[in-house]
Amino acid sequence: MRTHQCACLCEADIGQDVALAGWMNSRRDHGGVIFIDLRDSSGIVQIVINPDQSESFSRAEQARNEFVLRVTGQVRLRPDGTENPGLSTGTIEVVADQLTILTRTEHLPFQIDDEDVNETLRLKHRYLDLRRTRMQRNLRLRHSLVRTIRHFLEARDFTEIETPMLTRSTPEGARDYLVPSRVHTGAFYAMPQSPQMFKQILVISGFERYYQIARCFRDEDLRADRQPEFTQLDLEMAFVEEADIMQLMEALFKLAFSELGDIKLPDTFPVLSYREAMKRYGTDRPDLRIALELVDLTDAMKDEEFQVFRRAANRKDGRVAALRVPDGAALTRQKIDAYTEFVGNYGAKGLAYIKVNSTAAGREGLQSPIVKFLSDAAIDSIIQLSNCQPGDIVFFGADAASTVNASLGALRNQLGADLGLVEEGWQPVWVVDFPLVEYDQESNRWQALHHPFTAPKEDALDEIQSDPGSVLSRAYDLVLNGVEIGGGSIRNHRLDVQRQIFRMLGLSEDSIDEKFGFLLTALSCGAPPHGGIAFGIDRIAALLAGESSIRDVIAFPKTQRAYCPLTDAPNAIATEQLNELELRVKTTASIMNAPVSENP
RNA sequence: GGGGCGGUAGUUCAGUUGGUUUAGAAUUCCGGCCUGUCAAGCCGGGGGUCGCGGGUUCAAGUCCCGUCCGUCCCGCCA
Repeated sequence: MRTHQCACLCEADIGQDVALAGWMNSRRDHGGVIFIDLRDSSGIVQIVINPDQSESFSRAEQARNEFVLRVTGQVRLRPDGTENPGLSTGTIEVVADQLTILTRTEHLPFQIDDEDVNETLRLKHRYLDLRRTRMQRNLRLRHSLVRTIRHFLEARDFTEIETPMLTRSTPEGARDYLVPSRVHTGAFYAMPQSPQMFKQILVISGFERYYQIARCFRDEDLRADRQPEFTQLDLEMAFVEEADIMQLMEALFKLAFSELGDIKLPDTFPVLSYREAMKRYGTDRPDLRIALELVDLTDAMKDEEFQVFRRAANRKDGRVAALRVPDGAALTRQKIDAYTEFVGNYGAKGLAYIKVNSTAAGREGLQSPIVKFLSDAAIDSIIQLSNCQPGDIVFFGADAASTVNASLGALRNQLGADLGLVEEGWQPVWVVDFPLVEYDQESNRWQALHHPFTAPKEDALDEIQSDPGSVLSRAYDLVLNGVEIGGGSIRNHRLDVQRQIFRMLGLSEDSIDEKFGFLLTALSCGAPPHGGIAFGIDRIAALLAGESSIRDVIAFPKTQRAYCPLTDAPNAIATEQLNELELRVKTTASIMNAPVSENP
């Protein structure tokens, strides 16, 4: 079929007879001579067809973009002055002596060199979309990432082991994707949200170093960085502590980013406690490229007369905080209003601000609707603690700490983007010392922050029953440029501790044994101390590719309604299939909620 | 479940306070010319359920209501 790939030809091949095959990227028909850019997976080379090859010439006249062609001819140097420096093969061309059309195209739904095509259309005709340079590059980059990871772990004696895709539904965590069992009528498998329990059992089984590039499934609403099925690097190790895993993963990321993006990550990644991250950035996944930080004013505002601040400062779960933006006084009223609306998305009831004209003149130097409500002492505190300078603006949040953190944390990111305060580069950070559990008002019980197998700090065992909220866990998250790319923990290898935690989470003895009995029994048979971590391959690939959505590093992703425009999944199924499973679809659900498979 | 933005030739878009022609442009497509282009160029032609359904109006791509789809975000995601 072919002797060479298009872009593998170079000046050393001049004079050679070659055979090429590929897609017609573009055609320039001068009447007397036709140029064709022929594309294969290696790239593009220019074909020249002269009228003396009359049959091939007339076929070339018919050819259209994305026709599949085979060309034989000779490689030659391009005539002086006709080189194309924009092409890697721009100094040569192939003079065709025969051109055949292997496949014609019907009307193309879109041009593949069109950068801005409706995404649903791209997904519906993904075979065309994936031909584009950008998508070819993204998927090859993703492949290289996985290859690098495998190499790295193989060299360190990890064993890749597959775990079941049909497993059991667990009560904690995300909504499961369910698969009905035919053999066990009325019972369901669940698709794994992660291989968590299996990997612990593998380590208990004596595979001291396990890993897997694992597909995971969560039936929750989608985001730019969340798909219903996604890929994790999942790993687990016996006889380790936090530092062992963190150091190994730092080595892996330093290698991968240097190999794949020529990016040098810091020798040692900084570490932040959860508490400090929330205090300074309002989030447990701070983007350290943005120099802005929250300043806590809760203590300073406890006795303040200004109700909004005083009430928030004195409530048990309250917080008053400030976000100073250097040179932000130039923000217009209109923009401030837009930011007020923005923080409203996160539950903030308003967005107080002070524009700083001078710091020496006390209240006279400040310009703000709230200054008149503030005492001199409060104004001094604000100036001192925020360290504001003339020309700055200081934003305030005063509410439940969770609201203040969410709104000012999001505002910090938004201002960073809007004002160009995001530094170039790559800033990883470990976040550690998470609370083991948090209280869920809705279900009226404690819930694991990571998952219920996470070990508590060793010195906190006594508080698990007495004061669960104060217990810290042995969990760690890795955050890169504000993206949570992975997380893990040291696990409970002691049966009694694990039982105690289940109990604290409100599970009855019966329910513990029914749902987690197999794991507890395994723990009772000689479980080594162990821990692990999991990384979002899609998110890491998107970061490396410079894409803002993981859909652009997934070959066949779903839309925000979890729909696949290519295959029209999910779809209604035949009554016979339902009968075989002894299932019946509620009439209100059947047709009404089936996805509409019409063109966008 | 909630909020923002969007949906007009195959594609990407424009379309003003509701009314100038038959809803435009570029590109794709079709035909013609053209021997050094590389987004080739020049001439001509075809191509529209203005997402869908109601409503207001003498008149709706434009205003109102509903709905569907896409996207970003909140909730949700142990």
